[in-house]
Amino acid sequence: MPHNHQQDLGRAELKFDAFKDLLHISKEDICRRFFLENRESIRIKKEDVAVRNLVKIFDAALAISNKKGFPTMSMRDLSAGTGLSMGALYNCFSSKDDLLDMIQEQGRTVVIKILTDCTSGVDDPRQKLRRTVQTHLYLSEVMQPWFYFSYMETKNLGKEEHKRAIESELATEKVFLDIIEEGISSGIFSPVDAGLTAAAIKATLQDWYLKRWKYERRKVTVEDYSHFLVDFIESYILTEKN
Amino acid sequence: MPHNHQQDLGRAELKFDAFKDLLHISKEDICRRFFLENRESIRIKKEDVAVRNLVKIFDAALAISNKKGFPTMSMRDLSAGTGLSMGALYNCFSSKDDLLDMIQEQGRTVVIKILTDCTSGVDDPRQKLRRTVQTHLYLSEVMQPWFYFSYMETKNLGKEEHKRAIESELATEKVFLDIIEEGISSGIFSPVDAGLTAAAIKATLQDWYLKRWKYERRKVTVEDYSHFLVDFIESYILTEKN
DNA sequence: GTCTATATCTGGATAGAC
DNA sequence: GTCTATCCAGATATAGAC
Repeated sequence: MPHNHQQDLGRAELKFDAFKDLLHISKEDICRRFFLENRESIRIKKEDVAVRNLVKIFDAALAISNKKGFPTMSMRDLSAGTGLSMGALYNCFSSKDDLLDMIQEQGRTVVIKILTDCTSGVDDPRQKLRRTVQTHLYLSEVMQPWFYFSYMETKNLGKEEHKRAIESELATEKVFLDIIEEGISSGIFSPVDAGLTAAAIKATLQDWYLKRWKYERRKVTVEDYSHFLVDFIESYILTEKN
Repeated sequence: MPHNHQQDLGRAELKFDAFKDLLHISKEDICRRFFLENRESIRIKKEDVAVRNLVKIFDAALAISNKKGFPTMSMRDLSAGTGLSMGALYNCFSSKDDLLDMIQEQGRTVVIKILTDCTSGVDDPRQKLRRTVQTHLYLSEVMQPWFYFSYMETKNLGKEEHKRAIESELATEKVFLDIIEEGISSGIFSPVDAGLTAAAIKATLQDWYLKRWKYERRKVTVEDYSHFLVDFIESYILTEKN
């Protein structure tokens, strides 16, 4: 029986370790759900086989692409990385471009769901903001390869998928925008430019998964960064403006 | 007689239009200087010809790469984009990878010079910070294609150039780090985590040239963004911490 | 379902005429 | 210095045996 992780995440206390464990085991679940929803474009019929291969493929594709870039990754690279032959690979997707779309799709659905669910039951805008920042950071920590990939490979997408990627970017930004506007109109936040503020928040969140080497080298943990960011943002939106 | 733009920029009032005009005319100068310093790796001997071609090549390479990515840009694309034949192209560089390095090199030298020169004669850390933020934004506005390119194509560089790119990234971050630390130790800034703060500043600066479509669509000007950013940052470092 | 072998194509780089 | 024509390495995708 499939377990609803999103709800747990919503209620969880947002310690990173708990968050991490919860999501990590569900990697196969994600692929399973993906398989069930995309049966038509996958030649393999046995669920277990398909899921096993998909997990390998997504993992390897992200790892290799994030080092060399998706266009530079050859199917032979992927074959070596997964341990699957070319033929086996092409049973899971119909073309390299198709694979690209699959990767995008697969992550996007997870992200927006978790990000909107995480504030269910929270009313205070300040709490909402904190929790959303934290959840975004934790999520991008767990799914770092996907976040990085998604950011860097947008330009390689086809027209249709490219549009979707942009919409997705704006959608997560809008989550912050809404919280900020709510906070302003209820008088809890100062009357800042909500659009620019949301953009700035997004930019700093992105830095966490894009420049991970930097933070790793400096031994900054997600929790460190999370606390810092909340302070940084709150200093601005809680300070009275003239 | 070559004109020293850096000094002018140092003294200028930092209105964007003035900044822009000053730098725009010097695009050829940059290529000329580049040619003179890299004569050995360029087969063309006549200065004028070389400069004319280099300008075309850099412009087209950046434009095409920023749309499709450098690895996806074929030399035939570049040939079409510049109006030069394959043979003519290969007279200006010895390989596609060489071209990549040339582009990196060309921009890097400009950036670090301008960024360090812009605060000459300024003592107050707060002023310094403002001016550096502003200069960085203006510069990345004028050289947006290069900044974008440099960010997105880092992973395609060879080992040596990759190292340089990272050093360069850290170098500009260090400019902010130094200012912040100076401000803290002189008691003007609050005792914030200077490293994380510098990183956050960098992240928001990068957003300006990486997500330009977003700000363009919302009709945010560089000056708008600059003012917002300075406010945002100062709220944090000027607020007393407990 | 998975493998190997291969058809087909594309892209970087060069040779040699002008 | 620049052009065209061409070579060849390496990539995607498939066919057909197991």
